[in-house]
Formats: sequence, structure tokens, C-alpha cells
Amino acid sequence: MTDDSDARKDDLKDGEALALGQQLCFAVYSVAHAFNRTYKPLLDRFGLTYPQYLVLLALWQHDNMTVKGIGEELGLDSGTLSPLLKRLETAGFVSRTRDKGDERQVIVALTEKGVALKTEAFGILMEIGKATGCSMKEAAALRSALHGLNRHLDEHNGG
Amino acid sequence: MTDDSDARKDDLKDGEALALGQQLCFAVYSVAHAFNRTYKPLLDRFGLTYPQYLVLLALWQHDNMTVKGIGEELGLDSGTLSPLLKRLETAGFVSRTRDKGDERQVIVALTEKGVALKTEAFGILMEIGKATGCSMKEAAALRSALHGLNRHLDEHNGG
DNA sequence: CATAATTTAATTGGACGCAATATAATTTTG
DNA sequence: CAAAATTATATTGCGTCCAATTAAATTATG
Repeated sequence: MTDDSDARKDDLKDGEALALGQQLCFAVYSVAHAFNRTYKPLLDRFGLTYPQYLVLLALWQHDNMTVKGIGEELGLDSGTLSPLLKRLETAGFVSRTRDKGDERQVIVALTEKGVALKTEAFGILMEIGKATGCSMKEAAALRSALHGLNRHLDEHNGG
Repeated sequence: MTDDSDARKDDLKDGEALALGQQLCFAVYSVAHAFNRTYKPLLDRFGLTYPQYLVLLALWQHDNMTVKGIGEELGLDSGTLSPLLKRLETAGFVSRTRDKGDERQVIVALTEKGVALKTEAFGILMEIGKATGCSMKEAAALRSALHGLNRHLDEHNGG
């Protein structure tokens, strides 16, 4: 953009070596946004956002989850999930009902419309797979590396 | 959490192979949040958020950038940057002045306090490096893989 | 059994992130 | 030169995110 005379290919110079963690974080940050941009047009057709889609994915695998259960699966808390789930309810994809046995808990369940969406949204899988441009092997390796990184960070964050 | 009798270790079953792109996206999404949680306590000491820190990193490398320049470097638009930069200005880390030559542009520059923060915040590098738990080699490989993924996604997103 | 501690959701407030719109300045064109 | 198109930034609105607080229900404890 300006004068980057000190930016050679991909060599690891002293400063870069130290800053690798930061660069890794920024790379993750950027890819997360890029994925979001890739998903957006696909999800807009259904009026969904990516986190909303994640909730539906979780429910498609295992219906009737509590808010807490969904939060643990996705790493989100009630501050994020409560309004999100209300929007999903308003849109008619899920129902929210207090557990009879323990009235503190709210059971989130797929509606008929929510179940039906699973097959409708199946094409998204293919689209995203294509967009990554990764071979199955590359994608699996990258996913695995990211899981390891996630574990390390969670441990460091006292989880 | 409940009965996940169909969730075996890390094998690639048919469904999983198809869903690899999604799983990759979710892994990235999760790691991005984990990084954010790692940075938060480090940045709280300076009253900064991660995106604000990114802007300062960019300015420490190259002072006096336009809003557009920063946006291109970080992948953010004015809707995000305008209020963020005002907060950085209020906090006293940067100044914002309209370019005399082209009054459409706003030049963002580090204040004395902003420059001084660079050495103060140096410890963050080490902390983040430690938190990743990666060797230099692993980190470099992962970063490189993410760059490749970013390129693919950007191309797919018509960039 | 009554009070305290814990658990589960919801709410509130501050900060992204982006689309869409607005505004002002510059450049292009006729 | 004046109108149109382009460019740079700001604003608005919606939807995450998270921390902190609140409220209600359940469990533990004296």
C-alpha cells in the first residue's frame, strides 16, 4: 500500500518469529470474517445469520436442547443466545418451552418448519466445501490443527 | 451431554466428509473467540479491544494512515472504523485530521501516548505466543494454511 | 422446614461488523 | 465551466458477543 521495503516473502525474521502468535490470531480473525462473508448470501435465502444457523445445526443433530446445552456446544452464553433464540422462534424455526421438571430450564425444540429446513439447506454444505478450495485431506488437517489450538487457548484461559 | 451414540472419535464418515467445510468454519469461528478471550485480559489493562489493538498495530508499523488504508489492511469498513477511531481518539491514542490536500480523507496518526504504548504493550506478544502452545514451526505452518484458505474464500467471495 | 448457596435464563450496556444510506469533496465529461 | 460520476468518510440499524446484573427455581445446609 505504501513503502513495505522490509516485507520479504514469508521468511521468519527475528521480529516476525516473536510476533507469530499475533499473526496467527489475525489470520484466524480474517478467515472467520471471510467465512462469514461466504455464508451470508447462502443463509440470507433463509433469513438466517451464521450463529443462528449454528444453533439449527446443533438441533438437527440433537433436538430438544436447553439454552445451556446449546451454549456449551457453541461456546456462547445466554446474553448472546436469549435474543438469538427469540428471533429463531419469531421466524418459526424453533419453539421455547420451560421444562416441567425444572422450571429454570428452557427447552429449545425444532418446529416442523425447522426440521424441514434441514433438507432445504443441505446445498450449503456443498457450497462451503467448494469455497474453501481445500482437498478433504487439507481440510481435515487444518481442522485438526485448529482443534489443538483451541484446546491450548482454552486451557490458557482457565477452561 | 446426552446420548451421542453416533459420535465416534475423529473418523471421517460419509456425512462428515461432506460437512468438512462446515466443521472447518466452526473450528475457525471457535478459535477466533478463544483468541479474543485470551487477548481480553491483556488488553483490558490498556482499555483496548482487540480490533482497536489491531489498528494500533497497523499504525505502529506505518503511522499516518487514512481510514481507507487502515480498512484495507484490516478488512474493515468505515461503519466499523469510524466509531472505533473516535474511541481511540477519545482515549488519547490517536489523532484524526482531514488531509489538507484532499479534504475527503482523514489521516489517523499516533499521539505521543499512542507511540509510547508500543513498548508498554510489548509483553502481549510473548503472552499470546505462549498461549497458542504452538512451536514456531507449527504456528508458521498454520498461519500459512490460513492465508491460503483466506485467499480461496476471498476469490470465491468475488474479491 | 427455613435460609443460604447454587443454577438457569433473561436483561442491560458497550463494542464490534456489515449493509445501506447520506454527505461532502474531487474528478470526469460534455 | 457546470452537471454527472466517483471517492472518502460518517451515520443508522440490525445482529452478534460478552460482562455484569437480575430474577426465579432448585438444592444444600443448619
